[in-house]
Amino acid sequence: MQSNPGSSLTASAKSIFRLLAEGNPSTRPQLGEVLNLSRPTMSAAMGELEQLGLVAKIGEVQGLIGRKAAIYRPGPQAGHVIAIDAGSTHVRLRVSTIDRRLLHSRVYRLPASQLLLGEEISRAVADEVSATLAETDDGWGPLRMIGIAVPSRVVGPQGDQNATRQEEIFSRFEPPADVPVVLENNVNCAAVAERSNGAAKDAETFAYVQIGLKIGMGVMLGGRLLRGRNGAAGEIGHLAFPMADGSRPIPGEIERYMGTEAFMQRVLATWPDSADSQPADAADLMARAGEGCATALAHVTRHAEDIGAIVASCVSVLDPGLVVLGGGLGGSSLLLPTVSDVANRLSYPVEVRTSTLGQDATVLGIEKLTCEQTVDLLLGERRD
Amino acid sequence: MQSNPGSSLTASAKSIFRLLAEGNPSTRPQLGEVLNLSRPTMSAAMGELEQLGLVAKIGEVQGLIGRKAAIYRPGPQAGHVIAIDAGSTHVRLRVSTIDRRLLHSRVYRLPASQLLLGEEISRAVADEVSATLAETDDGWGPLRMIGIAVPSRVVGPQGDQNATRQEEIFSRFEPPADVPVVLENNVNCAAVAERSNGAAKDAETFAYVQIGLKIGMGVMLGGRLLRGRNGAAGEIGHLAFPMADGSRPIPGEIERYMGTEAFMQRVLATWPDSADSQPADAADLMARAGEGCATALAHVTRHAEDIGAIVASCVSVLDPGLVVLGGGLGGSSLLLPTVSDVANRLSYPVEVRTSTLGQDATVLGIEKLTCEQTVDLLLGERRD
DNA sequence: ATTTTTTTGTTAACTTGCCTAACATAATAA
DNA sequence: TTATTATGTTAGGCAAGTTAACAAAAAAAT
Repeated sequence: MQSNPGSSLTASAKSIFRLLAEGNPSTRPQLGEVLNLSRPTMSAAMGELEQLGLVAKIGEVQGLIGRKAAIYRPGPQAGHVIAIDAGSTHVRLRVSTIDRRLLHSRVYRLPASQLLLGEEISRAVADEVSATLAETDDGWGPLRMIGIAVPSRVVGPQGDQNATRQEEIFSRFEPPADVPVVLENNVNCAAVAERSNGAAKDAETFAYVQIGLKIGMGVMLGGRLLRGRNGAAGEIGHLAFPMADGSRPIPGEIERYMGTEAFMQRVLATWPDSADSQPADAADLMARAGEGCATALAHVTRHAEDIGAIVASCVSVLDPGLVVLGGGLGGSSLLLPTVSDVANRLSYPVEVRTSTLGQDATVLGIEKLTCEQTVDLLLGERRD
Repeated sequence: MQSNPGSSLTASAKSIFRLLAEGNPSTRPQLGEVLNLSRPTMSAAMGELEQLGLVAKIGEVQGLIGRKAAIYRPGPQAGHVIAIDAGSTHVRLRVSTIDRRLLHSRVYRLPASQLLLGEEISRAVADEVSATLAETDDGWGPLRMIGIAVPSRVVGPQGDQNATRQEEIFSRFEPPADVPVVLENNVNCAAVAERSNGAAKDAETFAYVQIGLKIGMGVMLGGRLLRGRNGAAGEIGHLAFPMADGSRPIPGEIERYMGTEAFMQRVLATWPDSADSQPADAADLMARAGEGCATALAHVTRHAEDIGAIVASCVSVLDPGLVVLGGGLGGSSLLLPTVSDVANRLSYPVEVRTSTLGQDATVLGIEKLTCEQTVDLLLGERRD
């Protein structure tokens, strides 16, 4: 099977397929209206697409009056993709059609939390993919692509290959022959998901800032991810810090300082003996702050100020207009007002929102990216 | 005169015009080769363009053998533009064709240095434009556009209009009726010039960091300026600073701290009595450092470390792969090694270069942008 | 129940914008 | 003077869209 059956389609057929791949089944008149195509052109284009099995008629709809209109969506030959969030604690996998109808999903909890991308994660991915392939249904059509979200920088051919662990994903996992694999950084994936399913649905341009064990940022500009020469765009764990008159920055120090571990150390170091027992972890601290514990709230607010300062630095460089906060700590709505106030006071007008997605954010993001890549591949219009 | 005489051209004619507008007169075979157009198509397209006066034959060239080839460049109806750098000390003006042949230029030194964009600058612009219009030659063709580089944020219709002074440019200057005016921030213009005439000639993506009285950055991503929602992208004068455990950032503090004035205050505060007399200004300090004065060099190096830290923060967000240093202080090659070392140590691989352009950078940049806009307008393909 | 109106889809004929093939033109090389 | 080669034009064809007219299928009006 050639991997781009639609590479010889007319431009109008390609644009129709692209629109249907976005996920909304549509009638011919709707498609023609949106794409400014005449009815004869629609006729010819749908003929091409149906011939190849790239679209299929799934029903008819009756308007107030007049003839019924046929409804289409991507057909069986459009195939399916496997999207995998190869995370440090779980491997999440989704199988879906290119218009993002879920066909199958599975979650595997790693026996031990992995600090770095390595063989443990690779083996888990291999196992989950095997299990998925065993359950593949003929009705899904061909497997077009596998997308994997990894907790490391992902660099293209022109970047600095040395300091990334991206190839570790293949140490125990060998993808099926002839199935292209795309890798993407997990924070970038979460940003994509915020745009397609979450808090940034209406935004073409925004930054997604993740605060948890580590810190990171995904940058979306005009609907496209900013990756950078070395896949390091948004690696705000390397913002210069400390940065003040008389001090010199230390590489990666802000990631350590802002990370959950160092934050909780600071909290515990000044936790009053007289008050309640010390909080067990960051989640406990957030819970107590939410319940009105003044000491906890003060610490959370102080942390929110620091996050606000980081957001301000990002806004000063990018001016995205919108920042979405996510991650273990960042996702809490307790932080939002302070982060917003500090960021707006220090830099330029920016709306700050809290992520609305749960732990599926990353896998949804890589799914979206993989579907987009697959459409490009099918149409012979590779763009990255 | 309608403002887009080429809006009904064929796609091939438009692409030919775009290529000629880049500045290199070319023969038909050259154009056809680059654009993959057949000779009959070239014939038809050149016919369209010559009819409208958008291109003109300027000669013929003889190869080793065979018939002569005709050479073309944009014609009289392509017209000309006025580009103005409305700076704080000088107003620089260039009149050029859209393929950037210089037709006229003038420089006006303001009676007093202006800290902010205001009536003084506006009046100077008005005067210089008047003088230019008086000298306009018929052979220049129609005036298509006026571009002005201003020392303020420039926001589009959807941004925050309040905190910018961009409209001040029109307080005393009324542009001729029917001539569109484009505004652009002066640092962004310098970045554009680095790409078209300077140190970033080979780069699609880079950041231009200006260090002088103030600090600022222009960001070029994939050949396009990053402007941001409020025109504040690259406003690194609002990076969070000071930023350290136990301190809280102050808005705009890093611009004050890094600016020439505060820098020289720090230098003078610790200048040893025993040594040479105190340096008169920043230029004097740089000169002494260049001549081997250890005290001066130590101060310059310390400042370079601070610049390196700022560059590192920008690299952490953008990962541009290339940073060009410019501005009163940044333009010195003394800074380069330290800035590069610090930035690479703190963040990700980045090449650092020093600007190769002098004081004309900004006016060259706005000229380039204005020519691009004019081509878009002429072809009816407005894109910003 | 039949006719009218409205929407959807197809067929026919035309237009645009490119192409290739063949020919005409203008130069150097033999 | 003839051969060769690069440039430019003419003739004819094709792909991908268009508009205009017609056919089909539904509800609405008579």
